[in-house]
Amino acid sequence: MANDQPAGRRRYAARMPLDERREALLDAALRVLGRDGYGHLTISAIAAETGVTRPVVYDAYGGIDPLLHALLDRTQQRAADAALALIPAGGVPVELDRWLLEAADGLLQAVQADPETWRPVLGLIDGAPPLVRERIESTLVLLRGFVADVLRTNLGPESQLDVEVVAHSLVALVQEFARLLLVRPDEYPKERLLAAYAGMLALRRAT
Amino acid sequence: MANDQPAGRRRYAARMPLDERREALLDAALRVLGRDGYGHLTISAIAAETGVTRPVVYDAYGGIDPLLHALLDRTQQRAADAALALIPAGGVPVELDRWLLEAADGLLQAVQADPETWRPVLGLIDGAPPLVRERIESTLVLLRGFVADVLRTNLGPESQLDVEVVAHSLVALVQEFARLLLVRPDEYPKERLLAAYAGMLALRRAT
DNA sequence: GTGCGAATCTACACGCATGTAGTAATTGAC
DNA sequence: GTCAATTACTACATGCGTGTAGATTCGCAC
Repeated sequence: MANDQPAGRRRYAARMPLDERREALLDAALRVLGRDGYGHLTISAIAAETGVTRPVVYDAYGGIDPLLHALLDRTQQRAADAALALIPAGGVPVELDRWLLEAADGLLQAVQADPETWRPVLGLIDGAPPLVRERIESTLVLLRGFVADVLRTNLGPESQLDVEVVAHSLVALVQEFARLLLVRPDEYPKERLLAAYAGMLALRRAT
Repeated sequence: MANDQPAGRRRYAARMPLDERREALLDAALRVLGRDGYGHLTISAIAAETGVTRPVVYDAYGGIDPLLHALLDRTQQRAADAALALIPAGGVPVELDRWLLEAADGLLQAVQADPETWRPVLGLIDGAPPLVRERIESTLVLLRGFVADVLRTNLGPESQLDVEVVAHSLVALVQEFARLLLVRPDEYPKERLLAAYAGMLALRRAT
């Protein structure tokens, strides 16, 4: 209170070239998102979080939609990069059980390393609008496609397994693990999840 | 247009006792939800969908929050009833593989029979606010608990399986199947999903 | 058929977020 | 130091949803 100029003009925020300002706005938007969900992700809230007035946001992005689009681009890029890094190069054979474990491990590590990027992707942010859902789904489609490829090239041609459904299942499973890891890390640490996962895979041979 | 009284008073909607009106409002809300998502689930939209004016909604429920609460009560009850009907009575032993298949089959049938109830539960409606998320989660907690019980009483005491994580996994898996069934029924009919599921279970013995 | 209570409607005041037009301050170049 | 371009701010108009107070109509009981 003591710092306010009683009825004067607002103090100007530090100036930035447009590109930097855009990045700063996206960072602020991500913070708002994590704190309050999509329902409160408004131009006003982003401007306030950035420490700037609304016209700045309009000048930088033109509206909430282009801004969200840009935020999704950035997030999707980061998440997809991390996920696709775990997929072996096309056609290279791997030992399937071993790869399933390593890929899950790698993804859980990525999630732990950058939770703020992954929480939106895993559907842990309230109020996701259609645009967001579509983005996430498109990334998952890509991911499932790669998983299916790995399965096909490593299953032996006599396998009767429905590769597409199995790919859906594996991705859904790892997503659930990632959610558990982020939401209840004390009860479900990575090691526990991976051990259980290995146990389930091992059933294929035991019993 | 031809039916409008040029500048007259609005035609009164058919009157209803309070209880009926409440049910009608919930039905309308569910339709709005399925069509437009939570982001458009407003008092105005519900009133319009019902064919009455907003004060009627306020008289019946007092606001959007109590109304949503009531809608969730109804939906949760229906979904939980259907799901818990598939759980064998406590302590009764079952043949595990057989039960896993039958329970999945039963749940997918329930989903197909009443998709409008299940779409919100499966997270297929855009813009779900925290209240909704919490409700769904509490139902899932209950369900996972029962699944874990079944696993425990039928796994043989020498099993090293992490029952809680496996319960999480199974529920997540069936949820994914249900989503596929609702979103892309042509590509993923119930029979295909169940066959793939059986195939995955069968891996436990084959290979 | 006539009341009278219940159910519905109209009308107003408000809050909050959106966009935009015009103004003012900052900052780098000269 | 001065100027001009860039960046940020103020101020206004608007749309849409929320609540609520008070008037109006419906329809059952008698």
